[in-house]
Amino acid sequence: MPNLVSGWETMIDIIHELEWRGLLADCTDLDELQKRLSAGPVTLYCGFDPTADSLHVGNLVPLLALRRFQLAGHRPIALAGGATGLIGDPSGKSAERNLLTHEILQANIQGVSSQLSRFLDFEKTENPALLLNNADWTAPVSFLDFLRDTGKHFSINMMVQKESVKSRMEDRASGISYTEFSYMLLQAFDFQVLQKDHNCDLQIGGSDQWGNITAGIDLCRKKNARPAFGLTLPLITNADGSKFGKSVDGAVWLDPARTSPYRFYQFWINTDDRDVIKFLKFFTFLDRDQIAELEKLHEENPGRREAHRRLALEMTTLIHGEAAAEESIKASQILFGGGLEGITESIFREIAGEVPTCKVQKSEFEGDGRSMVDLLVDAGLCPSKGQARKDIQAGGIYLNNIRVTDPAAAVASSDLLFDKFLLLRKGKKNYVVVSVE
RNA sequence: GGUAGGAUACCCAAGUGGCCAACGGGGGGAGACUGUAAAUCUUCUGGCUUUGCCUUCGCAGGUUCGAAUCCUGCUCCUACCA
Repeated sequence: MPNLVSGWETMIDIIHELEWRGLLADCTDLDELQKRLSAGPVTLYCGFDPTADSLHVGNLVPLLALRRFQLAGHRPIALAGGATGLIGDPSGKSAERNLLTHEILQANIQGVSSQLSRFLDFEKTENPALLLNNADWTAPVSFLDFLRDTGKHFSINMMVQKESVKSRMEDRASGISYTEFSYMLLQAFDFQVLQKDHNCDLQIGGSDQWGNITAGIDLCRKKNARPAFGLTLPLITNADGSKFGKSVDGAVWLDPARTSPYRFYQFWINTDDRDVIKFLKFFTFLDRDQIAELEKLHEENPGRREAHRRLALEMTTLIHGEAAAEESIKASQILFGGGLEGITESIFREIAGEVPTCKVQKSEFEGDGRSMVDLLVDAGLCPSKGQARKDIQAGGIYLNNIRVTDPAAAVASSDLLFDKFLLLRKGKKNYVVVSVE
């Protein structure tokens, strides 16, 4: 069956690819979809509502799935929800949300769109990706036209049976507004428009999108008289039961201004042992052999954490680029106890951006220098001088990653790095950078 | 309203005239081991100008050379009785 389209011979079987990665949660008609995908390039889409000015790691699974489809020779459409974002998707939400203002939404669309565009190839000749905004075709439609042309095809009886609506209707306390109730129609409208205008026959999304996707398929059948497919990706769960995508500082964002590359790297390296192979399959583009090799290494010696390192490296490189990934690794080595030999000022400044900083006057270090105990209290590492002394005696205090043993020690200007920094550490991972002015 | 009991450090909880900055457990800090894991072990856990000093045992007074501990009053809690 080769030669339908040039380059088609090399197309990989995306369904089997997703299946072994564990990325196939559900599909409206797997056999038929498989046939369509094998017969030639299929156009597919996935929507991302701009609820914030950046996407987060939780958005990666569907986003990378679009990329996987493109690599397999299909045509992905990344859809920014300029219209749907105004309304708010009730799926998976237990309570009504506040509406975003038009200004915030506009800024969010900007941010999200630029991120979406980085993962797809828009220049490819055979199957270039598309970036669209559903406000473009939704905003011009009048309310009356929408009710007549689209609303008419929806039965309330069916809509209230959808899980996202049903759970909210049963909860008398939160309820659901007419606005959010209508969300499903807008998303269905998107699918129908995309099928009509862009031959888009497949929608993918998280498993919580099932109801919205099937609503769209129904609308496609009714208005376009053309079959459409839905495929959902699994919800990512952590083995320890916590919510995926959260670190101690909150959500892990793709925007480096919100989550630094270093923290992003740390997020992945801290993956639970039980999840690491699963995540390599979910998130990376490593092939079966490479992952099998990492799995073998992980089982032989989990302590070396080869799989974790590779996962963190792959993900940081994918999102932030090679240079940032390298710097994150170096910063990690230093912040986890490595010596400061050979450190450059630029790497130190990277580190300074990751840990609390405190400013001290240069004059403090003249003469006999500043007492270590006082400095620890000023830096906020120790709550009292007594505690600071105890910590030093317990061997828990480090200056520039060298253990301090004398509770009466003083810090002099000669200890300054680059003539203006000190790296203070208490215990394994409490760092403060002291910067001298 | 009556009777009985209680209020101790971040939490639980011993202590009932000097040996009490106050047992023990939890939580937390640090150390060892380790894999930036888990478990385990050690150690610290009121403050300071730290071989000592100061402030703490519901609040306010009092007795005493000396009080978390005894007395008086107050506040709050719990139980049983009305």
